[in-house]
Amino acid sequence: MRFRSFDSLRVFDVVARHLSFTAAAEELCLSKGAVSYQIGRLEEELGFPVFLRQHRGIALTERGLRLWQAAQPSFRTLEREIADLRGFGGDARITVGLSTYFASRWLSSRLMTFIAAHPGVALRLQPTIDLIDLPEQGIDMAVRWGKGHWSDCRVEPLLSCPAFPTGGTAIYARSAAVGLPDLLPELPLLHDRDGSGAWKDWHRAAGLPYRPTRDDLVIPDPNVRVQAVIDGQGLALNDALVADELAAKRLFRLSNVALDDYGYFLAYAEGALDNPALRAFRDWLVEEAQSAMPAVSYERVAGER
Amino acid sequence: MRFRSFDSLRVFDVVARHLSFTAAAEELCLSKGAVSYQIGRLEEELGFPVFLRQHRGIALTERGLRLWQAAQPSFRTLEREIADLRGFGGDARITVGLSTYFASRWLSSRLMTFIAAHPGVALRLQPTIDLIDLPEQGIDMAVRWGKGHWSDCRVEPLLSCPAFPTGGTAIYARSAAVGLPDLLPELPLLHDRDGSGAWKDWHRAAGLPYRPTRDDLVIPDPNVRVQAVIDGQGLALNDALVADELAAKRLFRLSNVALDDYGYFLAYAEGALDNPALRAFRDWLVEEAQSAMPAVSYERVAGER
DNA sequence: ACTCTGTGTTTAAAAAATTTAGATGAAAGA
DNA sequence: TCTTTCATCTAAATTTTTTAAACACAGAGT
Repeated sequence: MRFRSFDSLRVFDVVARHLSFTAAAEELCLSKGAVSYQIGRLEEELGFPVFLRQHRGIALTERGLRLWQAAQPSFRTLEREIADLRGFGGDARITVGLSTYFASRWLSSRLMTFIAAHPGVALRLQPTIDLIDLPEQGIDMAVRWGKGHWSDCRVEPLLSCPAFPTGGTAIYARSAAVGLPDLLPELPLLHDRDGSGAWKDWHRAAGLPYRPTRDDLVIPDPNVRVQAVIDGQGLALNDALVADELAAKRLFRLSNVALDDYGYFLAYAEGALDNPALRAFRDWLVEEAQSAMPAVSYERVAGER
Repeated sequence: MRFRSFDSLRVFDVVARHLSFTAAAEELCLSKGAVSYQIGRLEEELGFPVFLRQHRGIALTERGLRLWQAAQPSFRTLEREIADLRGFGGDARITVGLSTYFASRWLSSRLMTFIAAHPGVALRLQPTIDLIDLPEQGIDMAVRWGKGHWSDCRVEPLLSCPAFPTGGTAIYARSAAVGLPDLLPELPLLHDRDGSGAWKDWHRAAGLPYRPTRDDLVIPDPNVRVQAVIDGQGLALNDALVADELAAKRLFRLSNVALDDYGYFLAYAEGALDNPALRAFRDWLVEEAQSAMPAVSYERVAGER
């Protein structure tokens, strides 16, 4: 018998992407019962199961994975071509400026969802170090880190990410022994940019005196900064996006005091959301950020009141 | 609105391949009304027509063609992978021996239909000069030219293709002036193989004496033979598959007398059709041959009774 | 001229499929 | 233990798809 259920296969593509019937149902504007039915139909027609039903969610079977690896690019191609033939593509090219740090640690793992759900949108991610000037370079929207106090454009909060001091192994050991307040004055602080008030803010929050003239370093690229901390070059303020390094004990949180008003913000020109593609991307970003707060270790740091 | 009708798109793929609603309906086991409905639905959802309705049949629009160029390989990939995952592929690898002549002039233009309709079958065409010995080389089925009188295996007629003498421009001119019977004895005859009785058969049919000892040539490869005739090296018996050369006036039919019992035959071992993939290919070949007799010029040759 | 044949289309009814809302059950987390 | 979160099931409603037959049209054949 020839295979016929390509509509079911399309549903499968979406479900496999989310690994969730519920999420797929939402994307497809269907009830989850309908999605379940379609997958059942597909499995019946294929003659083998594509998902393992685990009591919490689902997983692809081996054949399910192979099927998806074939289906995914096919549907992508088709949807792209159809969007093109339908005559979209005009204002459907958007460029988003962000740091490679944010892109690789937060965005990239989620991005597939957007791309697959918006086949007509050509998305360009522009890695940028200095995200403050944006109208140049044709950037439609930028993801900036900070407190959200910029006035050159519209700003809206994306992801609240409290920032806290982090250090490498050696500094962590000394901090545990001596206590951070006593250690702080003699260590170099790594700053995100010239004139950044982040460390000053943190000292105020921690009730410690801040002496601006010291042996500090400005390292604008967050990835480089994290590496510098790991290498023991000094202390830097980091956020939940370094969860991997924290878990791997390459990086250590040095204080429970965090700057709660720091995080990632969207910045774009006033009328930019009139572009439906950009609006779709922004809506998607906001939703992803709300539903998927990164798990950050809130383990108490010992030796603090 | 996202595109949803992938089942319709599959129907479109089949219709575009056949360029016929009726033929597609047959392949899909649907009524032609249903096919018409699906295409209508597809066009409505796409927002543009994919076919031009010509009063005799249909043609792809420009966008329809682009859509098909995207859809064709996608569906091919998917169907192939699904056939594989379902666990076919065991006896679904078949090898067919044939001449490059037959392959390029008759088979290749039709082959897409078979391949697309049988995604689980891996078909290998083995070009062969000498099609008489077949069990070697793992050939499952061969297409042979001749009168069908072979006894080493099962033979069944595929395509009746009367053979008639053909010549190049120079010989045609002399034949038109002098008459073929008077010209024949002094021209080299090109044979398909040693001991072939074809030219002898033809002389008998034309009521002319056949003298076997003459300045003849054996050129087994039909493509080479045709070229040799065009180059004026002699006369050869050819069939409807040279219609292009006849139409282009590079080759000329020299007599109305034709060998009606010559043609193409299928040869295969006794139980070979137990292989369902081979049976499917044979059934398809026979059907193609019946429905699509090549148009051959039956224009009378002047100067014959 | 005329009919015949082969196209795709239309129509109305029938059949099949899909969808939904809500209930169900099972497991994880609080 | 209670609640939440999933997927699945159920039964009914709805929508889509299919069919068969009638059409309309044009080219081919006579």
